Amino acid sequence: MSRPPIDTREHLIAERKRREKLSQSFIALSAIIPGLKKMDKASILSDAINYMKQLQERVKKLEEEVAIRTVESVVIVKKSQVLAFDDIFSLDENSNHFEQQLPEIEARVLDKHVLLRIHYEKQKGCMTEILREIKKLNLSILNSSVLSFGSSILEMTIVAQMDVDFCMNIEDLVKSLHTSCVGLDEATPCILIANGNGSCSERRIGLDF
Amino acid sequence: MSRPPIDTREHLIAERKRREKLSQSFIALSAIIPGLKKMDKASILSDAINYMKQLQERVKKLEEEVAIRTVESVVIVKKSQVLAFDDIFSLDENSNHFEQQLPEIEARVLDKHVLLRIHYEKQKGCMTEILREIKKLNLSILNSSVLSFGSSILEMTIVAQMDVDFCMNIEDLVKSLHTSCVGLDEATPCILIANGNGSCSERRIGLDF
DNA sequence: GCCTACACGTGAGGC
DNA sequence: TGCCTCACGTGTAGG
Repeated sequence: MSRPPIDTREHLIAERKRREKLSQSFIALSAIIPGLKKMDKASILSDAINYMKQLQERVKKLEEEVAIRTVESVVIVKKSQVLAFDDIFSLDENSNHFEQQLPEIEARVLDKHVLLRIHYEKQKGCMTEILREIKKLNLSILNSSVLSFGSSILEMTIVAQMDVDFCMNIEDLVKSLHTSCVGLDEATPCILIANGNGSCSERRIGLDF
Repeated sequence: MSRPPIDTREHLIAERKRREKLSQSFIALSAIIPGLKKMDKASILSDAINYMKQLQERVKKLEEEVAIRTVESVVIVKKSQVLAFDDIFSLDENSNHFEQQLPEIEARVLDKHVLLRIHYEKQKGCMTEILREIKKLNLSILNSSVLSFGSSILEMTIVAQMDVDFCMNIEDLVKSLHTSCVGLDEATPCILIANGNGSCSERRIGLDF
């Protein structure tokens, strides 16, 4: 009480600065809160609290989500990497559960065209068989290619046109081709996979997936 | 000026309450900020601002992460069965959400060889870009084919050999190629699928998958 | 002693 | 007008 006047004035100024700083902070805080209506200090604070809690929960959930998906995706990757080893195995030994896995056949349709992709083990007469089957199905081959992959696998790609009397659905098409490739083996299960491009596609999946 | 004394007193009390409320809010806010050292109002506010910004960025990053992984992960089999219907649909109508979904890239590894299959929309310079990218990745092309499917789609198949200094994993390989194809678009997620034949394979999935 | 941060009561302005 | 919010200057307690 009863301070020297000089002291009082400096105090006054200091307090002014402090208040100014606080006000600025309030403004800054309000600026990063979305959907803030009332700008009074009480609202800013309580909204900040609510929003911050929301953010915290969201982060928590997202982190869990990511953790889950990370595991999922790692699992997928791992499995195939594990398979890589398995692979070496089946190559080192005379591949036993190998033929079982192939062929892999994929078919897509676009207007009157069919794109066939056949991933199969090299085998005498297999290609002839496939081509004969395609012809039998009323498909005219427009273009084709066969690439060798590794020592025993062929990747065959065919673009064909459906003739007017072609009336098969994709699934049956794939099945037919499959039996042509497999020959004596029992029909191997296929699943339809998404191409995402408006066409359909069928893919055989190994059981150890 | 010169208010009735009753009014003044009520004002006084109201102001007290208001201050009390604000103080409580400050405390509540400070309570949910982790690692808060100084408890003065200025610090609470500025730390709240910083922390909130951090949270916002974290949420953003996590959301992106989740978005990617969502598409990346799983659900292959189930959804594809649903797609069988969807599929018929897109055959009846002229498939519209079409270009968005491409390219689709698949890579398989067998020993030192890579089988690449790129299903993409015809686009000027795209092929050059892909080949350049492949070369850049230390892959030597052994064999390749490009088939036209429909009016605007190309099916490119490449068998390449990994050079000695090739050290990329499949995922990154696919991603690299993808960005080459997509160009300006953001990277589109891929997933690794099981081939069951000892190789690994990565497949892009459409968003409506 | 100085510095910092706060709460207080009060006057003013907005709806 | 009443009610609410704010900024102000001041007193003061703790470091």
